[in-house]
Order: sequence, then C-alpha cells, then structure tokens
Amino acid sequence: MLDIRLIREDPELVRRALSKRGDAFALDSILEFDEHYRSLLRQTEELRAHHNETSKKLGLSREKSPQLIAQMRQLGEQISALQQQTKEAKAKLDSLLLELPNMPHPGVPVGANEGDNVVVRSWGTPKELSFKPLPHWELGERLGIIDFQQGVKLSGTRFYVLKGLGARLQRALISFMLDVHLNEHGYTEVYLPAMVKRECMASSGHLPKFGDNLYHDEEDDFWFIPTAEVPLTNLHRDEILSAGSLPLNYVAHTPCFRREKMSAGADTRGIKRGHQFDKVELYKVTDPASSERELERLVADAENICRKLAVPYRVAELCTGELGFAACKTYDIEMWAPGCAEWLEVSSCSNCGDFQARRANIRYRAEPSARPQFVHTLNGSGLALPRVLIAVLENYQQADGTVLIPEVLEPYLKVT
RNA sequence: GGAGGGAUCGCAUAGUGGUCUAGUGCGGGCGCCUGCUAAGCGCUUACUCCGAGUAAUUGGAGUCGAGGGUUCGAAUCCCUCUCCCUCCGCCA
Repeated sequence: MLDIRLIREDPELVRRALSKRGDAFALDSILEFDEHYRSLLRQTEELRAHHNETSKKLGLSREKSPQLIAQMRQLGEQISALQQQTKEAKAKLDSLLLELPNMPHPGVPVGANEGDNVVVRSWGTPKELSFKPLPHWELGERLGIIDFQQGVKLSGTRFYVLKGLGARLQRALISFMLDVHLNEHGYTEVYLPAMVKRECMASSGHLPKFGDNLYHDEEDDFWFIPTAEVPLTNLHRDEILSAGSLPLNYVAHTPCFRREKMSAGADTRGIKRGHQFDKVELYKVTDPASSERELERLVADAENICRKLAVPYRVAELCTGELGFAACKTYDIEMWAPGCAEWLEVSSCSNCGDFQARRANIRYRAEPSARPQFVHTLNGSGLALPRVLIAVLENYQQADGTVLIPEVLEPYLKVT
C-alpha cells in the first residue's frame, strides 16, 4: 500500500512513478475520496467532542435535565449517521488504495516487457555438447523418474509424479539449499502453514487483485499459498520490532499452489509450470536504510546455489513494466537449460520497500523511545525446485541418456 | 465434533454503568546516589487518525480481541464472530 499522505502531498510524483509500469491508475478519485473522507471525519469528531463534554457534565450534575438528555439523544443519532458515512468513505478509500501497485525504485530501467529487462551479470558458459541434448520431459520419462501420465491421472493437466531418483533428487536439492542458507548465509529455517487466512493474502499484496490465481477453500476460508512469501510476510504482522532484532533472515521450504489461469497454454510440456511446486524461499525484514544493500546480499545468496550446482546462469534486473505488484526493484536469476534451450527463471528477488509492511503493519523502533516506523521487506526464491531440477537434469545429461549427480548433492544422494 | 473458561498498555494483573484522563507490579528508558557490582531514590514509558505550527510543541477523536446493540454516558450490560486454554471424543 502506498502512503496516502504522499499521494496527497505530491500526487504528480506518484503518478509519474506508477505510469512507468505502463498502466493508468485512478489517483484522482483516490484524492477525491480522501478529501471527502477527511471532511466527514472532521465533522464527526467535532460533534463527538461536544457530545463527550456535555455527557461528562451530565454525569457530574446532581439533577439530570430531561430536555438535555433528549437533546443528547438526538445528537447521538446525528453522530452515528455521520459515523456510518465516514466509515463507508474510509472503506472505499482503502479499497482503492489496495489496488495500487508499489512505485518502482527510481533506478529501475523503464520498459514495457521482458525485452527491456537488463542482464546485469552472468556466470558460467553453456557446455559444448557432442550430442543433441534432450529436454527434461524426454530424459525424465526415459529414466522413469518423471511420470506425466500418472500426474494427469491423479489431478489433471499440469500435474506430474516424481519417482525414485527423481523424487530423491528433488529432496536432495531441498536439503542442500536449506543447509547452504543456514550454514553459510545465516538464515533461520521456518516451517510454515501452506493454507492461510484471507488477511494474510491482503498483507502480502496477493489480494484483492490477484485472487484469480489462488486456490481457496470455501468452507473454512483458507487460502493456499502461491509462495512462502505470504506466510513469511505475516509472521510479524501488527508487531513493533526493536532495531536490534533487524535484519531478520528467514528461509522456508514450502509447497506453492497457483491456478496459472493467466498463462493458460504456455509451457504445457514438462514440469516448468505446474499448479503445485516446491520452493525454498529467502525472506528479509530490514530497516529502510539497509534494504537496498540487503537485496544485493539476497541475490548473492541465491546465486551461490547456482554456482555450487555449477549450472550457468544470468541475473537480470526487471524493467518497470515487469515488476510484480508489491516490488519496487527485482532481480531475476535464470539458469540455462540446454534441452529446452531456454533461460529458466529459478528465482525472483524483490525489494518491496515499505509496501507490504504498510499493509501488514510491521514496524520497528530505531531507538527504544523513538516513534515506530515501517520496516522494509524482501523476498526471493533460493531456489524454485522444478526448474532447478530441469536445469540439473538437462545440464548433467550424458550422451548415453544417463544423468550425473552434481558433486554438492552427493552427500544428500547416496545412490545404491 | 461436545462441554466449560478466557482475551485489559512489552509481560503479569486490578477494574461489574459516570471520580477510568484505565490503577498497580515487573520489564524498558533517562537521571541521581554510589570505590566497583548489587541495591536504593526520582522522573518517565502504548498506538492510530484528523487539525494548528518551519519546528520543539499543541488541540481533538478513536482504540481494553473484532464487529454490532442498549444508554445522555460502556473495559463494565446484551448479541454475533475470531482466537486461546481446559476436559471429553476422534486421530498422524
């Protein structure tokens, strides 16, 4: 959520920033509703002040004047009517504010689509292969480690079953990633609910706008998380943290569930885009001054996994048009997959500034007696499992159709 | 799933219709005292919103789990919901 005071004081700044995303937003009606709401609020408060004062006097006086009580009753009715209007205006204002995305950080390259993203660095070079590399769906089927038909049999399109070494390879990757983030990067591991309350989705920015992409249980109003970012953002909802506790660094392995309505038709082959997938997620809560630096560290932590797996990758900074709703700055990490001959997005690392903190009401005190202010939140995959699995299978495949195990995974995968 | 109990300031508690402008203790902060430490003493210590002021500051409104109701007036009475605890049942 953007600060209404900023919109009020400098609407042009906000308008310019948001326009870089390539959409138009209803700033004018927000300003109008804000003005309307505040004038109602002022009236309500004035009447209430008068009401409070008289009521107090009445309490202290010995004889209760019936006329005065009648007057007060009438005033009370006026107040509750006005209060109702004020509440409605506020609700309308808030619902408009919740639809506004974050403002891109000033340094983010302006652009409309993927072509305008800027590759900031790359690591490793795709191996020269003496044979034609297979895509993972063929490799996986031949080796009997990915079964697409059984996935469809159980749950329909965009589901698959990992079997034997396929399942074990995924599990090895998860353990390996968690261990690196714990031991080398100093994150704290957390185990999280995969279903959360509606308000959690609003805090992270996934509701009200993106309900289409979420699975939802009607009976208990549980929402299935599309990423661990959702529960992680809510871990400290409505809290005031001490400056000394920052930054908080969390790592979590969770399943993720996405309807993928928007991308109907895209990537239907293989395991690149399913309705359910696993992800190791990195998350940071920082003070405002350190969030930019911490984003660089977070990306470096995710990259470290790629390097240890010895898979070529590149890092791109997203242009303004590609930024997610809550993000003000994002780096994508893409691993090279020779079989399907494409760069696979295995991680998206974002600084959300105070956008989520404002929605989730997460604050901190710089000094023990200082006024609380909003923290910054950052998130990034470290990394997304199916795509790393693809990259490993396709990069480590041999001419005879077998696949080698990356050295770092050997301790996790004693093949017998 | 059934029955009962509960939710008050960071924590623990007091508060059953107007003097609650929510008290007290602990914890935190600032200061004093003191060879050091401990102790002691004094002061202080919630958040949000609207307004005035360049600012320090200041006026008002709201918040005792959430929402609604009764009342001139609600932490206190009533209703609904959420969450927590205890017991029973079921269960990995």
